[in-house]
Amino acid sequence: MTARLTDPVHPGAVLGPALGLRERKKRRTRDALVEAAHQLFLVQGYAHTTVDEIAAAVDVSQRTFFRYFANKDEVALAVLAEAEDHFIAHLRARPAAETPIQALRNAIVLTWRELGAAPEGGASTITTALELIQLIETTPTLLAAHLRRITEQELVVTGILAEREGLDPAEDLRPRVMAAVFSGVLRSAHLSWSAEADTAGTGGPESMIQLIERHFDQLGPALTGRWRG
Amino acid sequence: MTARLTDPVHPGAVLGPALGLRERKKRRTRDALVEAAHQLFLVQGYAHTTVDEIAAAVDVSQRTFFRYFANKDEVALAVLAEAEDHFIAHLRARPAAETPIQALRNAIVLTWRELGAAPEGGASTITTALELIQLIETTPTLLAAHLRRITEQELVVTGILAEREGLDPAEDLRPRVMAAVFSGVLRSAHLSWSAEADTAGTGGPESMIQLIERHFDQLGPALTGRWRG
DNA sequence: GGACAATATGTCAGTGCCTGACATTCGGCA
DNA sequence: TGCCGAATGTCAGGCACTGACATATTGTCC
Repeated sequence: MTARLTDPVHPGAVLGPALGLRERKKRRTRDALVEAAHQLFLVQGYAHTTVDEIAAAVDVSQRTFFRYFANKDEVALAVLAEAEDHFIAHLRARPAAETPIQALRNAIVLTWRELGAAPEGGASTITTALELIQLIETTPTLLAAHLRRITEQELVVTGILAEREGLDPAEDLRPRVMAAVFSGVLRSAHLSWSAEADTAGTGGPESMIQLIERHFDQLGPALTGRWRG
Repeated sequence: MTARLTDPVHPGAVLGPALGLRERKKRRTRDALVEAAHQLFLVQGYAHTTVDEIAAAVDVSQRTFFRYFANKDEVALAVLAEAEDHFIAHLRARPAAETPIQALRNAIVLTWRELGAAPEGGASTITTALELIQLIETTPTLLAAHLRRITEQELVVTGILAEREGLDPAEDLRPRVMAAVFSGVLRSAHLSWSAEADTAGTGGPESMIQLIERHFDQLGPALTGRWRG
């Protein structure tokens, strides 16, 4: 993350001949750690995988692992962290004509579609992301870490919404509330997907998108008056 | 805001002459651990307080501490856990005539009022609870653990809402969505209160209730169309 | 190509959270 | 009083994580 003056300023992934050997090597070991950790977690479970194992799989010392990731959680959530960055970028790019809730909804759907169509590494990103969500929902420690990340993203989203609408988030509560509601709905969809994928197959990205949209559609009805009759 | 003073007596907590010496002793050490931990956390911070210190303050072994609490988080969140139980009880007691969102709102307000008027131990519960929220919001580890607890409560709330309205939560998404939205709004209020209490004084229970209600009031406006103009 | 500076990595020692196993003490009850 | 079971203490150990210091590798300037 330490950007040097000679580095090209790229926000996202730089597939770079511009990068020096040192930077490329770092990226490779980092990716290898994420990949190895992901595999081990899926096979053995998160709790039964030690950091030493992950480090050994990539042939680095434990100390090096902790120079790349602050803790065991971080390496597990690394893939989702990237997706979150993409979501933020999509949200910022939404036209001002959309209402806040439309912008959020479109941004998240776009993010998932993008994941489904990105054959970056050997394994498609979408598979990794979906497996990861499943892992998170079934691992208390990971779930806790993930939820904390989400609240950090909420602050970012609040800021973006406030800026879009020209509001001061300290005065007007709507951006905060909207961000919180959005997170809640999204995670509810994740939970549904996770439970569903538990019985049937994974279902792919489209089923996730469908689920998200169904949950969004229930937002109005859920808040409006009585439910029965 | 229908103030029902028909408060049900403690659901599980029997303050009892009926309890034997053994049970009373256990409760006392448990309470002492919670109290000692709370004080130490407030003075030294959560991270800089070891379990050994907490155990030593109550004059028990570290091993005994871990027989009362699964981990360091749990002792910190113990006070809030009780409050959550009260909230669930209040929610279950809400009349069927109320809409789901009204029931949730009334239940949480009642819970806070109850906290404000409960002089159980030496220190009032409300002070402890508010200090705790402040501590949680400023301690990443605690925040993560707290958020995980909240998601567990969401499942309970989902069940209660579904039962109230005679719905199957597997088919109708509204209970889930409503529970998620409620959690989001509530935590948003907590965050606001925490930031606010950082600058000014604590403000007491009424300020928290006010904040919660203001956030609820913004729920409709936030979801409805455009915000400006 | 060689020397130097910067940076990445390895090694080591140590702390703190948490757990299982086993011994010891204490409360409940005949 | 004496027994049984529950609570507690003690001990050993694993694992996550960190600071300090030594070593190796890379970029750069000559």
